[in-house]
Amino acid sequence: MVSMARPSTQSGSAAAGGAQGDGARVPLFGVAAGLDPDGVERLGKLAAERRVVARGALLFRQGDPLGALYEVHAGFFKSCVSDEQGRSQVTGFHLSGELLGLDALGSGQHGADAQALEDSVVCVMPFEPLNELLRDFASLQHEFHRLMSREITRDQSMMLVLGTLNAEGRIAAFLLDLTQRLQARGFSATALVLRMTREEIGSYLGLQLETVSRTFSKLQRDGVLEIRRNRELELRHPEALQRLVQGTGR
Amino acid sequence: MVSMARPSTQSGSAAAGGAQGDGARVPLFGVAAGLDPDGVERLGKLAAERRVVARGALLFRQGDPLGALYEVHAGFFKSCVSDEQGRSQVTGFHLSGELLGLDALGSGQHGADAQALEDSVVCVMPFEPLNELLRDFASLQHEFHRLMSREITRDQSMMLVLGTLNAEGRIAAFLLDLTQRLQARGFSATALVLRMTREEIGSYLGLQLETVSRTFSKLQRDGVLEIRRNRELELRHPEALQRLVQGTGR
DNA sequence: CGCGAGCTTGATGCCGATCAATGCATGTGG
DNA sequence: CCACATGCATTGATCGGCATCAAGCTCGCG
Repeated sequence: MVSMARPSTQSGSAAAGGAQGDGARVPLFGVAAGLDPDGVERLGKLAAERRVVARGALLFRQGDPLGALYEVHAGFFKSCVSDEQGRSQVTGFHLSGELLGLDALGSGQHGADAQALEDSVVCVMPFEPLNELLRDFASLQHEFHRLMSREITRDQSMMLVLGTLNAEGRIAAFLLDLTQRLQARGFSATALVLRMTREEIGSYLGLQLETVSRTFSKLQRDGVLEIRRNRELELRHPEALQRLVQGTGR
Repeated sequence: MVSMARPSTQSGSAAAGGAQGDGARVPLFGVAAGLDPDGVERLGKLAAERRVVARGALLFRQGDPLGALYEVHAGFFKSCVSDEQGRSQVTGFHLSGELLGLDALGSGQHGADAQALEDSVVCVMPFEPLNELLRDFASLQHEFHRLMSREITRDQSMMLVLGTLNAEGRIAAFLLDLTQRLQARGFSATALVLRMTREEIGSYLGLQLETVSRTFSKLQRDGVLEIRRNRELELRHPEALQRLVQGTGR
């Protein structure tokens, strides 16, 4: 039997209990594409460990040695890089089902902090056994490469956003990206709850928090957006947002 | 014996002849880390094909199906994504020794145009045989993952540049990045020849070409930089550039 | 219920986009 | 070898969007 119906908010359940015993739910990579029974079992074993991360706590820190990759099992994370004098920037938001830690493969240490923005659970995949598994199963290797590659294209489209769009366009692109990813996980395409502050959004988009706030207000005035209690958004006209992304030449 | 001494300009030789017969020079991934003789041979065979790309010509186009990965063997490339209405942005510059095409692994098609900015030669690595080789040799697999991961961290630090630095800081970061990469390949750390226009630099950095030009002029006035014949740069005070990257809070 | 973090809104100034000329190199044909 | 054409770069003037500074305001939480 498949798990319970999706809750109508995207927070999901933060409880870890039970999931582990469910042999059919292999969390790795979303799909365990065409694996033989032995492979499925090894994959299940590899990804068996869960870790609970409380709101505000760090899953790993910039500079930590790479020990494992993580899949967000429930909850919400941000990644954040900081330089020596304490300035820092949010480099990404990660919702449930997504992978964390890929950036560490190169140097062997994590390039960013990963902080939980709500109480979360991750699935821990120790690095070395994972590597062996990839070598033994071509389909997994493919899937893994696909995931890394997607991370690259995602970052590049973010560079494009930062390089070419004005404030409105950036906010629009941000909202569309977030809702698309939520929709891919079975949530509403038009309603969402922001788990991050205006400041974190601004940091991510290269804007000041005041500009984020003003832009939200303007979109609401224009009837494109509805905001309730600061964090609950409803997209009234996603096409209008799309037009902002397309149409703004900076 | 190691190959000839490096030429003093970073253009290198664009001639393909001869390299192929040289069994000791395995171009893949820079290093062929700890491979047994059989592996070295297969690697050499895989990467045997060369392709010449004339200045201005495209190695591949956005949307082309992924057939191979490429290593820049000599020359200089830019990657460039464009949307439907013809707006486009430069997403990267690639100099000799670097890999091209990693972004295509995810979707199976290239996400950007790759255009030669000078007459160039690439080494072609057909995708499927490469995959098999990665599976058979753990050290190659590691190296490959390291390369993809580095691409991710590179893009993320670019996001940081675009998100937090003003024009001067962006130009400084751009110049330092370029010279570092050139230095890693044996060229001078302080002298370089730009192979791209001000407009392409601007596109890459999210600036207008006029701003790029003004910033170059200012850096020259400040004695940080010397410019000869538009494209030949000399960094007089790299530390000053470093300070611009560190010190500019936007 | 009251405190404080986070959000909104206003006023002001600066950086960089934009528009517009002019200058300088490279290459081409006479 | 010079004259011109053409693309690229520089420099100036102006203007607007967003950062910055500065109050209030709201909501969630203890």
